This record gives sequence, C-alpha cells and structure tokens, in this order.
Amino acid sequence: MPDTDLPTDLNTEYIRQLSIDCVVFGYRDGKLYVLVPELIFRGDFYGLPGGFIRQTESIDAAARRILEGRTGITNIYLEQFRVFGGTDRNNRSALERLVELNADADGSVRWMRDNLHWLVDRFVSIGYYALVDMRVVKPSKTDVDATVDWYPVDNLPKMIMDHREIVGEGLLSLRRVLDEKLIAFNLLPEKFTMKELRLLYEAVYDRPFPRNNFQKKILDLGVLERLEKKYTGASNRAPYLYRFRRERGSEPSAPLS
Amino acid sequence: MPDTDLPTDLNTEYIRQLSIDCVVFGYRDGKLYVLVPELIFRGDFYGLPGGFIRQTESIDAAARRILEGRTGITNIYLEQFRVFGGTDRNNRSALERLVELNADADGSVRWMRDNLHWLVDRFVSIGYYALVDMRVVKPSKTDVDATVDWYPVDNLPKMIMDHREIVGEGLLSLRRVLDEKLIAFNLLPEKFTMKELRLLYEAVYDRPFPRNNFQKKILDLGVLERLEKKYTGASNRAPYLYRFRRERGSEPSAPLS
DNA sequence: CCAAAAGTGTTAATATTACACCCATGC
DNA sequence: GCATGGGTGTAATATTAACACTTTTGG
Repeated sequence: MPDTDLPTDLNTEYIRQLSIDCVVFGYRDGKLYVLVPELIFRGDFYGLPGGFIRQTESIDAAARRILEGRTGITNIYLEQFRVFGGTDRNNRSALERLVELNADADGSVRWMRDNLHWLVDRFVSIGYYALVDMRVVKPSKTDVDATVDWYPVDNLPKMIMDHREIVGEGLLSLRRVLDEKLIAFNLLPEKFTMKELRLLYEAVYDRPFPRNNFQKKILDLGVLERLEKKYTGASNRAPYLYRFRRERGSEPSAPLS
Repeated sequence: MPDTDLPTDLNTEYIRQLSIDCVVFGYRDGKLYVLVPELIFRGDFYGLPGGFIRQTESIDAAARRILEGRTGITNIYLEQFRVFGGTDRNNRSALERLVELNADADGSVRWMRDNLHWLVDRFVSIGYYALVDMRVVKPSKTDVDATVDWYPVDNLPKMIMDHREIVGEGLLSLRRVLDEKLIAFNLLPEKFTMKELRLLYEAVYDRPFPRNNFQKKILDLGVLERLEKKYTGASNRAPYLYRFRRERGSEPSAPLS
C-alpha cells in the first residue's frame, strides 16, 4: 500500500517491485494486538502498514520512515524477519476492485489509477516486526486511512493478499527471539510490575508461566532494576516496579540506527 | 553477478535492483567450506554465486535455479536467512574496474558495458544459505567463471562488496538452526559415522563436543537409524554407520519445492 | 484478623556435563 | 595380548519445574 508522500515519478524515486510490510505488535491488559489500517475507500480494505524503499535510504531506514509515518513515534524497536516472494504477490485484484467500487474518483483513486501500471506489478516484500507500548503510541492515521486500529492477534480482520500469513510468521519470529534479545520491554511502559511482564509473556506465547519460576528466571537475567513499590489501593501486598537496565553505551530499544 | 542465461532485456524479464546471493556451505574432513566462484576477467573478482529473480518465479525458485546453474545438482537444502539493504550496495566500483582492466572487450565485457546502467544500480539482496555434500557435488563452472572453488570458511579470498559479511551472517544463521531443523545431514553422505557427524558439528560451531555426550544427544533426537558397521581395516572397534530417517511424507532435505 | 496477591525458599524432576569403564578390531 | 578407538554406563552438576510457605496491604 502506498505511503502518503509518494512522488509522482515512482519509477526513479523508489525501488520497483520491492516493498516493506510492518507487523506492529502492541500489548495491553494481557492481550497482544496488531496495528491494522483500513483504507478510506469503499470495500473494506485492510492491510499491514507498508511502503516502498527510496533509492537513497537503507531498507531499515525505509521501514523506520514508513512506520513513523503511521504511528508518529520515533525510536521504535524494529527488525526484519522474513521475505515474502511468491509469484502471486500483487495488488491486482484488490486494486481493481478498489478502483471499481470507488469510480467517482477523488484525488487518491485517480492517483492510483494513473499509477496502476506500477502498483499492480508483482511485489517482493520484506517483513518487519515492530514492538510498541500501546499506552504511549497513539497511531496517527494518514489521509489514505479511514482508521488505524489495534486488533487482537487472534481476531484480525480479513486482510489483503498474504498479510494474514505475514502476521503469523512475524509472531513466530517474535517468539523465537523474545527473551534471547531482551526486547519484551519495548511492549511495556518504562516501569512495570513482574505480573505485567508475565502476562505479556503469556499473551505472546499463548500459554501460562508459573509465577515464581518466571520471576526467578527473569531476575536471573540481571537486566532489571527494582524500583519503588506500586501501591494500587488494593488490600494486598504491593508489588515492586521494575525498569529495564540500559547497558553502558548500547541501545537495546533501537538496534537499527 | 549475472547468471549465464540472462536475456537481453533485463528490464522486463527480471525484477530490478533485487538480487539473491547464496552462501553454499560444504563440509569435508573436519573443515567447513564455502563455494566461491572467481570471474574470468583480469582483476581477481571473487563473489558469492548470485543472480536475479524472474518475473515468473518465486524467490525460492530463483535461488534454486541460480544455485543449480552453478553446482549442477538438484534437491539442495536452501533457505533464506537475511536481507542486505544498505544504500551503498552496488557493483559500480567493481564493474568499472572490471571493464577498465578488460578493455579488450570480449562478448561478456561488452554485454556488461551495454547493461551497465542496469548492473551498477543499487541492489537489495536476499541471502540464502545452502548445505551440500562436497563429495557428491562437483561444482560445474559456467562460462563467466574462471574457477568455482571451495574455500575454508576461515580463509576466504577477498570478495566484492559486502559478500564477506553475508557469509558471516549466513554462518551465524546456520548455527542457530543446525540441530533445531535437523539439517546437518545435508552436509554429509547418506551414510556416516557418529564421529563424522561430531566433527561436522565441531567445524560449524568451532568448538569441541564431548564424544559420548554428543552421541547420546544425537541419538535421543530419534532421527537416526543405525545401519551396519563400517570396517575400515584399522585395528580398533568398528563404528556403526547411521542414516537420517526420512519421516513419513516430509522431505527434510528440500523444504522449498 | 482476614482475604488477596506478592515475595521467597525448598524440594523434586530433568537436562547437561564430567568421568570411567568395557568392547571390538587387526596386528 | 595389546594398542587403538568406539560404545555405553554412572556420578556430579546445573538447570528447570513443582510445591509450599511467609509477608504485605487495606478493609
């Protein structure tokens, strides 16, 4: 799907037939979500936030630019996880349906129709996943999006092309590296309780983690610092707050620069 | 680097600015090797076997085609592992030097000069690694290659662009999945002894594996079947031969079809 | 004092590592 | 028989999972 700042001359400004699709994972209240924009046009077009790669930027920079345009936040954790390169990967059917259903062309549809020769090509797409704190990131929709909403990862809307499969592969990749790369903290606020972290793990892996063993395992990693207690007013023992300890010099929350 | 069967109209037959580079791992006598072709031209141009993606084939099929063109064998274990997408990824300096050093143009150089506008573009490249049995695969060089030789992974020739980095990333990816995906057997003949398998692991991970514990770990995986003994004539106990047990229906040696 | 939920310790089970011993083979 | 290298068993250790108990908090 096109970014908002596409120039008129797609052919020279962007790499042809190569795109980036981002699976933006968010977390809140024990559930894992994915950010899915819906295009403004008639016809229920849901698709992952994606875009193209400028001639003058690296693929990591492109993913960052594309994503920042959608979420309005900087310093996102972002990583490539897989390339999708089947021969049937094109927007032909979706775009033709879109143009047909929206024949009373406004500017965007006219733009698409005029650039159809470019957009309906077969595309190879690089999948990136991103991890963000849903309570901080308020997605700012662009003018091609009707909505930009969070959907539970187990209850996604019907999406174009193979975007559902991309989400599935992204989740599998996330599970493989979650605590190996110490990236879970990107999904939480700066300060969090051990229970919040545990519920996050349970949401990602879709299975329970025993409370005490989880605490021991996480603390043995030696990457958390214990802060003050969090008094909620509940009539029970107050949990500690923790914070991810920034290592000297490294920037775990932004591996791409 | 171009394949041998490139048509004249690169622009329509292939995806522009997108390439595939293959890290072909081979194993023999306790050492891990990588297949590196050297171009026929003056100037010592070493680079990974790579090529482009046809409009009508998936990226997996493209990698398979490219690799089969170089090694002459089918049914290779092959998997994508990472995309390389820096802005400085182009063949400009290498190709300009090549054309300069080989000014007395034969057909190939003329072809390159005529297609320079295409070849010197910035390229995004998908890295694949392949695992082959060096005793079976006899690389058949194409007419653009002076040599196609195996080089020890710790003693590679100086290679163009970022191909050395691609090899390094490929090796790291291989280590991450070697026994999780049960693919080590692709580097060995059909029948092998436990010692041969252990030496292979030691070559890949560059560290020793205790003999008896290694045997137990591998046998506990339950994927090997023990065959007859292998009598070498040495005055010691004869080791058993093993074979990777093909599962019902699955094809571990060829995950891409 | 009580219920609820957090913190922590203790044991059991399992996996990993280290060490030792025995066995087959050809000379 | 003997040296060599392969197969296998056992003990020590480390890691993980299971279970139990204590502490804090507000009503």
